[in-house]
Amino acid sequence: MIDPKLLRQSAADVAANLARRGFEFDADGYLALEERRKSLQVETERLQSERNTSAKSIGKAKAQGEDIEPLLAAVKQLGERLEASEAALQEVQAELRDIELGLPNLLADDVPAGNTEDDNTEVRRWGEPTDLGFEPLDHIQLGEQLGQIDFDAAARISGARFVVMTGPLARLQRALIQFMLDTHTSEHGYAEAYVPYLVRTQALVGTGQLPKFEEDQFKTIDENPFYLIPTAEVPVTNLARETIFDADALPVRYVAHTPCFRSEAGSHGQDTRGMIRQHQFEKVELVQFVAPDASMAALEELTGHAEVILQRLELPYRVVTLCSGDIGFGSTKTYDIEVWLPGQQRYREISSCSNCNDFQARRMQARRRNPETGKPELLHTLNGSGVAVGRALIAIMENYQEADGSIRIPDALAPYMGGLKKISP
RNA sequence: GGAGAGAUGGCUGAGUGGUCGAAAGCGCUCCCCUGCUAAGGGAGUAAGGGUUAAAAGCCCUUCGAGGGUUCGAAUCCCUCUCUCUCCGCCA
Repeated sequence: MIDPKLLRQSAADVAANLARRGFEFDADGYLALEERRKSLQVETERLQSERNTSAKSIGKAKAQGEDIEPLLAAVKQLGERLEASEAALQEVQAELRDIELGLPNLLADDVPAGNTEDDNTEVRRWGEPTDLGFEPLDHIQLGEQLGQIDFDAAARISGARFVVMTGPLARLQRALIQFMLDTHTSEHGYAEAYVPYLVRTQALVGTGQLPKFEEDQFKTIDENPFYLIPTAEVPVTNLARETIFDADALPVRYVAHTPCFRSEAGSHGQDTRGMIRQHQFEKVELVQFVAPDASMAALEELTGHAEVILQRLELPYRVVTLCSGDIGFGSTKTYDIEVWLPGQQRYREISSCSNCNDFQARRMQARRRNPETGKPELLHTLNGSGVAVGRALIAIMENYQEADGSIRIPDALAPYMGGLKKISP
């Protein structure tokens, strides 16, 4: 959520910033509504004050044994006026809140202009696109040749966009998870977190998936429904919900492995084959809570933490800054890490690292105590994949394939594979 | 699933219709005192919001959440959520 005070005072500036995303913010409409809120709130609070004063004097009079009948008569119609005023105020406030919850985050100044992913700007590359010396297969062919990926079986159980893996390949996914968690906890200062995979509405509102992206979520049928988490970002970031961190407690860093569930509404026809885009996939997620002035530096750091994983796995990648039209709803600045996939002969997203500054923190009242003022203030939240496990698995399969269709195990994963050097049919 | 108890500020915990945003203790901050340490004395110490250019001040809201009764609710009623105890079941 954008600071309502800023919306009031600089609605036009906000509109201009959001326009860079291609988002249209009706500043005049908002300000008109805001004017109504102001007069209604002032009036409502005046009436409340009046009620409180008279209630107190009635109490006092009664205690002294005086006749309270005339006092009661005097406040008789106050209740009705107050009730009407409160109801009107509530309605306007709900309307304002709906608008505010629907506004994406303000963009950082250095976010490049653009409309699609083609306009993202490359920041750096690591490694060279793998030259295998033969015609590479993609992970689908490789997996089926190995007999360790079975999309048909998955379809019989659950339909499209699911996968079944067996044998060493299934173990390789587990090895990746372990490797990533170990690296981030032992080298990058993250605490491992185990969190719920089913969450309440408020948690998703906190991180920004709701109310706007309801159709992307899986949800239980219940009058008080659970949502399946689309990313560990949701439960982990909500660890800061309604808390005030001591000044010296930050930064707080969490890493969590969870499955992620996405309905993929609106992505029909995209990546339908293979396990690039699934309803269920594994991800290791990095989350940080930092002081407001520290978040941009933390974004660089966190992105670097994700990069280390790819470097250790010796997977070629590049880092791009997402342009104004491609960046996510809650982010003020995002780096994507794209890994080279020989089967597709191109870079594909394997991690997305975002600085959400106070956007999520405001939605969930995540604060820290300012050491100078002693007062609570919103902290900043960041998240990034460290990294997407399924896609890392694909990247290893395709980059480490041999001419005979077997797959070498990267050295970094050797300790997790029980001595296995290569996966063969 | 059944029965019962409970949810109050950073923590413990009092408060069962009126001057209670809330006793007391702990913790924390500042000051005084004491040669160090320990002890002692005093003051302060919730959050959110509105008004304001901003601050001060003033006002509103909040005692798990939502609704209700009342001139007035932490306190009474209803619903929900969560926690604890016992029984049952269970990985």
